[in-house]
Amino acid sequence: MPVKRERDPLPSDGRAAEVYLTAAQIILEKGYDATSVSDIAKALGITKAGLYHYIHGKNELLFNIMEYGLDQLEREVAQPAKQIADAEARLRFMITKHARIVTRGHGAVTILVDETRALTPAQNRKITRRKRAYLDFLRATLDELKGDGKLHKVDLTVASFSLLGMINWLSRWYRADGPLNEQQVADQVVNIALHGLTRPAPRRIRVAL
Amino acid sequence: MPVKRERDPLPSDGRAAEVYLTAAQIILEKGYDATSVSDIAKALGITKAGLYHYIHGKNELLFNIMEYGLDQLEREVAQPAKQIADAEARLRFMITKHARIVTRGHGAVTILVDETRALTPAQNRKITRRKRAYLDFLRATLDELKGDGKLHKVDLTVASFSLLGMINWLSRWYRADGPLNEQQVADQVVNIALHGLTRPAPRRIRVAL
DNA sequence: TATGCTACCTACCAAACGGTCGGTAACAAT
DNA sequence: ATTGTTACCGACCGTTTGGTAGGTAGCATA
Repeated sequence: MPVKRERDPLPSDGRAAEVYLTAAQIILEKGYDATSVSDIAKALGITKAGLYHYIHGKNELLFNIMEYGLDQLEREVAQPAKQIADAEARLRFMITKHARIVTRGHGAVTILVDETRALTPAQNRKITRRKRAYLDFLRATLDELKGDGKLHKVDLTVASFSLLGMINWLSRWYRADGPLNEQQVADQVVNIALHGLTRPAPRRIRVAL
Repeated sequence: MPVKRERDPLPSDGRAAEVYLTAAQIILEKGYDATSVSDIAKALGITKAGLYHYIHGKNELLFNIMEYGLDQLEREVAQPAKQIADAEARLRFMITKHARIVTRGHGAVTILVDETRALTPAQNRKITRRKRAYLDFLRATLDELKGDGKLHKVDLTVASFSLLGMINWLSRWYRADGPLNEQQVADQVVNIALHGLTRPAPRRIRVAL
């Protein structure tokens, strides 16, 4: 008797993994609604009925890809970040790592932010809850910085979402064959996020003699 | 004999305007692919065939809405900005104004950034060209600031897109019934963009006596 | 009264969609 | 030799889709 599982984790190898990876790539390119189940099947060289051997519905396929994206975010960004004691260093790490996942372009994380509307309400709740947890962690780091007096007077909500906006937007424009590599772009984003675009006017130091 | 026109500008009043406005709102909520022509017709209280009296196809409807979004951006942001001589003031104006159009949430500008995949190649080229012109103008302003020595050492491409990312992302999270009004959010974004999140460590001024 | 235009409607169509059914070839274990 | 499982396939189904053909009621102009 099979154990009832919360959800099927995406298999990391074998044919099933190939199915999910291919699906993620096509959905990333064409969008969820514009991608038919047959499109995915065709890309795999099988028929639609054959594909249904691996998936339990188009919706669940999307949901699983999104869960995988969140897994990735937690595994590669949030969890390692929790080991970093210094808040500023932690923030730098998170931005860099998150940005690189986006520019790496394997799809799951981008689909995660782009296609929320296609989920059922129940699926949406789960995904939203996990996304909020990630956001809260980011915000907590900013709050810690604030406590250290290292932050400008900024609203934490606006700050958190602005960070995510910069990072997530990378998927819309960054191309790996452009002039900057992933690390360079990530570094630039860190700089802009932390120090902004303009530099303060040089302080005029007047010393009364 | 009717004059052959480049494109039909969106009418600003009358029933036709109502049609386009309603369509934009629904597409904004549900996404282009998930919105059927009947959905739009239903919202207008007419049948699909009746709606086709006003539009010439689902694609052209989307295209027209996007053109309207670009018109809006040029009319309310780019053109007034060109009257501002000081580059820093111009940048502030552009960010503020653009952000407020997004938070105002009437749809066209957001659809513009969200649904590019649904266009035909020919439509896509036109829209992309106009978007690039806007981007180039933004970048030119940054370049001017750079010449004045008012900019950190940042890559202009990354900087421009990071700005757009922060601004466009607003549509994903900003709610008018939240704690901050549109102007406050716009100001916050300006601050983060120009000065960043962290403030420089206080300079220790040592004066040799 | 006739003509023409606007603003729709009912009824329909071919295509595409997500999904299912009953099969089958290949291989492994008993 | 039988049984079970995996990995598919061809054919089909009901529904929805974007889009069209042809009509009509109401109003304006001549």
